[in-house]
Amino acid sequence: MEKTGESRVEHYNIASIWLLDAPYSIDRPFDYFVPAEMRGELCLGCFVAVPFGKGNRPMTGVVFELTFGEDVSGLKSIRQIFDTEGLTLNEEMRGLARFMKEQTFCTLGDAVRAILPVGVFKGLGVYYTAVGEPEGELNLRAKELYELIKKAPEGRELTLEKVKERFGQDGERLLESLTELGLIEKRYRSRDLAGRQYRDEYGISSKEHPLPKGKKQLALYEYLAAASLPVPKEELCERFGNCAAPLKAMVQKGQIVLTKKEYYRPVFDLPPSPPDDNRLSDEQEAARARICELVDEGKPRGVLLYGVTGSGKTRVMKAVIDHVVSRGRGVIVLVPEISLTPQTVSLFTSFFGEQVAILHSGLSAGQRFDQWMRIKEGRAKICIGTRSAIFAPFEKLGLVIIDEEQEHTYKSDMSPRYHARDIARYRCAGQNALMLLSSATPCVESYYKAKEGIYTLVTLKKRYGSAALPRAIICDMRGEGHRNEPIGQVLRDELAENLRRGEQSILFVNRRGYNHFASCALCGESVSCPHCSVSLTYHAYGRYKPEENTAAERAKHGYLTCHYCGYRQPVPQDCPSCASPLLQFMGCGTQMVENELSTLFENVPLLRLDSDTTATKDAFDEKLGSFRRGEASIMLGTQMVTKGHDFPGVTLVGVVLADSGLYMDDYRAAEHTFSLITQVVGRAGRGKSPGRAVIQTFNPDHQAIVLAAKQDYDAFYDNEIKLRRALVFPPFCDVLLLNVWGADEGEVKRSAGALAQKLCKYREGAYKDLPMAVFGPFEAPLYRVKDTYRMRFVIKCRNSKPLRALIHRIMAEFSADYKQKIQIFADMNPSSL
DNA sequence: CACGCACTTCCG
DNA sequence: GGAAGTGCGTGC
Repeated sequence: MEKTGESRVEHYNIASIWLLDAPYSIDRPFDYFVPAEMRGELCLGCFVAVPFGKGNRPMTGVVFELTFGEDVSGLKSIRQIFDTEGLTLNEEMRGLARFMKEQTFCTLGDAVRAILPVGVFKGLGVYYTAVGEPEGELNLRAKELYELIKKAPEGRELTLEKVKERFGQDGERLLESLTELGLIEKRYRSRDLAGRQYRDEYGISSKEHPLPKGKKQLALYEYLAAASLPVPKEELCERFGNCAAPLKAMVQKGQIVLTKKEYYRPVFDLPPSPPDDNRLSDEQEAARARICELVDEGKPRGVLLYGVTGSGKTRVMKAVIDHVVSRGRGVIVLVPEISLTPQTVSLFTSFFGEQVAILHSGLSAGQRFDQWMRIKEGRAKICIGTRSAIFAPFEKLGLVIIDEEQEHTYKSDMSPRYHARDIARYRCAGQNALMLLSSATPCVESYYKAKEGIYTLVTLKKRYGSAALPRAIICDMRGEGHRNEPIGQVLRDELAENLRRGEQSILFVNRRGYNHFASCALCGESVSCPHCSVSLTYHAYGRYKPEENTAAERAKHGYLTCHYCGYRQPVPQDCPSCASPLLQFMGCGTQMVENELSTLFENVPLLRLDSDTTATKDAFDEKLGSFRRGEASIMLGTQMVTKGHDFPGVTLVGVVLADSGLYMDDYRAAEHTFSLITQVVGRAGRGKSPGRAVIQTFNPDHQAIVLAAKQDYDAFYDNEIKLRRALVFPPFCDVLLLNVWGADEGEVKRSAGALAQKLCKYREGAYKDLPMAVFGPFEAPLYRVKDTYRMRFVIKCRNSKPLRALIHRIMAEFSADYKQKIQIFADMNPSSL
């Protein structure tokens, strides 16, 4: 239990407590009386069970303030303090939770759950235990429940949730009557906490002792005597077979000593990469020196490290990390996705070894807890991970690096809807740390801030070594005639050329499946999902190349599926809308490209990377490894192939269709397309041979595509920022999405209408002077998903305190009015519209 | 005039 | 989110 100075309050009897499961409408602190016997143990940031509401339902809360009050009448008492093995919210975390609630319109409980590692709260709750024997007869249901509670083994007692699950509505009533009869009792505690694990280790006793006599004992004893450090039990068992008995005997006689060593569930799965040459070029050294200088100033700062692909940003980062760690401060390194952590980790472990910790959502609750504790206790100095690693509990944080800072994965699209960059800013401000954003294609907002002097801009202009930028060819697909042939003449020739030379190629396809959709040639309708407002995607069972593009042919070899809800159905023979037999299959995905390639180049080894072929992380690593070893000539796949991976053998990169992102109704469509293509093109020619890139498009004159081909970020930025200024989009305003959703379509529409009126009312009244433009309510771009309907408002505004106050108020009132029938959420500057 | 049901209120 | 409180309509 944390007992630091800050959490000790000398004289108190009242605790101000936030409930973890409060709905938005009552998400505020409540005061509770602290019973005298708890006052030594209770501390700020610890978790408690409290009675709440008219029925005194037990709820979990977290202590935010301890005060003294003369009059405590009318206050309920805290029931119990949860033992969370020292996992409490320290002052920084409490501030951060408040900040997140204020900024992202989440409940405080949502924020707390994001800040602490998963699994901690899994077990916080109420359970029941049998304390008496029934004297009279119980009714059938009550008896059944009582027996269940009595039978439950220790540590797996019945929880309220489980009782409700089994006994439905009257579960609670039954519990109550059993409690009144004195047969059962309610208890509070944290069960199943993903806590510490320990491992047995043995060593020779330092006290004087006789030598063991038995043969096996002696062998073990000698082995232990030869080792300089205590030896784990597992190692002894591996060497000597089952040796529990002799070990126990020797411990009893005082010949050897058993110690419990804290054990971290292992995470590292790639070996450290071979140490490479850490020398920096003049340009890199200048960047390193500049950034280290800012670190040493010890003020909160933002730096944008902007460098073309292949300019060696990682080397600069490594040098800066070294500098920060040598000053005894912690470093967080964020990467855009889990699949990129192993290689980043192996890169850093070769340099920083045991000081590296990992945090991402792919870890088990136990692993996550261990890594978290290593950081908290100061054993790890560097934490690498995805978005959620921004909460790594360093007491002294010195540096946060956000690699590929423009990636949308840094913005959470579930509550709490935070952006890692904003959390980084908050933490850096509080700890006088440096935030280092790194990218070859920074997001327009960040580059703007750098140009305005809010961030310090550090630029790397040269590609490291002599590697030249790839030569990029834009292919106009409008001339290619056959729409259903995904690979045009130029790309085909270049691929053939690469195969002839024995060099590797990567193809980027932005959709999985075979055909994107099936539509009717007569009525134009496409076959859509019965639960969502999207068209179904055709997936083929195996490799096949259709002779004809007919429904009968397709039905034999595949099925239709929804990429949003997973619904599957066979291919219909006729159009579901007009019954004409003219269904056509359009749009190309990874499966189709794979088939096309295997037809074009027979017996050429291919690797396909998409979420269908690489469901597990192992499959992904395995495929990347195999490609790196040169076991395949062509790798094709979705976004997965575009990120970070450095393949020296790749000299050709193809973008099968560059346009698909361009028509989205989103002010960042061009920016995303530019960034994606630039990254893919940058994959080519990182080794000795020069690279080529082929970009197929129906929009060969689009600025995003032309400039990405030239890898000219600055020109793209200049264009884009002019547009944003003229049309008033970020960074010249903020965009707030206000969404309502629920299962009852009519009710969703009505509530959206009521919300519109409420917005109007407030804007004419209390919030008159707020600059904002409200658009909506509209049906959301995905109006129906998994049988829920969503309406939305898009609000252009300035993200200011009064604006947030308005939104908080609207959300609180809305959630009180509609309860769980209709949900509402607000998203400030969402990653996509 | 009692009871049922929708709607409101408030939770410390 | 949920329990208790309010008020009104209905039924005898």
